[in-house]
Amino acid sequence: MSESPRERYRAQVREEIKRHAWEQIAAAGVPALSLNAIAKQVGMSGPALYRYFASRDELITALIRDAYRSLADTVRAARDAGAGVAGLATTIRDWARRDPQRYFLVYGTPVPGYHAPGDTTAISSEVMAAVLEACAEEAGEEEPPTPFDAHLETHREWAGDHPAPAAVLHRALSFWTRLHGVLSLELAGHFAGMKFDPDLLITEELAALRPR
Amino acid sequence: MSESPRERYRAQVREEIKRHAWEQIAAAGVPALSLNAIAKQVGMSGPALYRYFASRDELITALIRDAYRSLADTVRAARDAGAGVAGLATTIRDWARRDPQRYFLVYGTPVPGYHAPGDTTAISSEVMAAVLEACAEEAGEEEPPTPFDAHLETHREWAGDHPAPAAVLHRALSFWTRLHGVLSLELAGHFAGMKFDPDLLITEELAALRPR
DNA sequence: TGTACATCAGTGAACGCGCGTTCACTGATGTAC
DNA sequence: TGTACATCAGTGAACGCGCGTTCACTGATGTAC
Repeated sequence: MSESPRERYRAQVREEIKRHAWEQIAAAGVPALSLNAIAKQVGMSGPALYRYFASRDELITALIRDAYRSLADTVRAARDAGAGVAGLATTIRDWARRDPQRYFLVYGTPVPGYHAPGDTTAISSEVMAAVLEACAEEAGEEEPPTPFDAHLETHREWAGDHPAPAAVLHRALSFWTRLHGVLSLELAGHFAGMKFDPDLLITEELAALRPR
Repeated sequence: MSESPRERYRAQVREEIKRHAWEQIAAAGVPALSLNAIAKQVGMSGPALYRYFASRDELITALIRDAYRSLADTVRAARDAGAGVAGLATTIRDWARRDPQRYFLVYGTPVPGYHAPGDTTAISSEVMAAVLEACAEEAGEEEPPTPFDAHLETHREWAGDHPAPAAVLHRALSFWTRLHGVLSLELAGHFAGMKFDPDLLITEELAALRPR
């Protein structure tokens, strides 16, 4: 169970490889990620990388998994520190702005035919769980359920065993899609010439989430 | 001014090249787009493509421009046919679902360092103009402006000379970001295991747009 | 503690590949007198 | 209408390149007796 020096070293080098991989992705996107270029940066020969990752695809898969993990941990930490809906939004936005390409690796253009590693959906639902908690906490007075609320009542497996009423699930979904809507357009530069402050827009998008 | 047979032929071949390029993008994404592979499909040798596009980048640029143009024309047509906010949403969603990779070429992960051709922002604002019209049309009773409304009052250049009050600009932005939020997550497959109907979610996201 | 052996990180050369792109050339199509 | 010339689409060979990946090998690190 205790890890040997060799194992520790291996883990360190793997981390270093991934660090440089992220730098390369940040600079030119995933398509430009090259094993040989990374090897050069790490200071070793191309083939040496194969001691640590069986292929380019396996490296990318590891990066994707790390991105999901990082997002989930960040959100969990914020939640544990008492963040509500608005706080989670800020947390996620900051996480995304810290490394836009990492955000896009999770939520950006999918490669047709490529299937993300299976456990990413599990990690995704950790994020969703935190959002659900925050949404449940900030519930207001009861309201007649909308048609979509009714629809969700029969499609709530994705919420796990969270006992919130469908209206709360609805708010969690809206949180996710509204935040992603603003954030991804912002990060992709589509607001470039527009000058307004996206943060204010997000604030009101999420304020309008509360039951009226 | 009248086009010669040669010009007509050139235009036809250009279109055929782009058609096959789109097929390739739909199949494996932009990174996998290869000039030689396209040439083979079109039925000519690789170098022959250079009669029609100066480089791979120029071809991609043309595709991006066409995607923007197609979206703008589609939205304009729907608008002229009397579509309101909900109708425009359906139109855009249908357009996107017809060819998800084309949607992502416009609104997906940006390539760091790459700058889209300048006129795309102009075409983008054609889309925005149609959305603005629909939002203005469906305005309800007056309401006290929110902080973001006030902020927009001083950042409304992107709306061109459209005379709508800031609250309408706000609704147009929300339309755009909410629709994109749901649509891009849907197309990227992030709702995969969730089973609910995204169409219903969009409907309510946009219904909540109306002044309350 | 010292020696013998196994493990494994890293190297350098080499592989085949497909890429974008250039070039000199052929042959068909259009233009001018 | 027919001939002479210019335009231009398309070909085939070739370029250099960097890619991912395999292989046989060296040398250092750890393990067992």
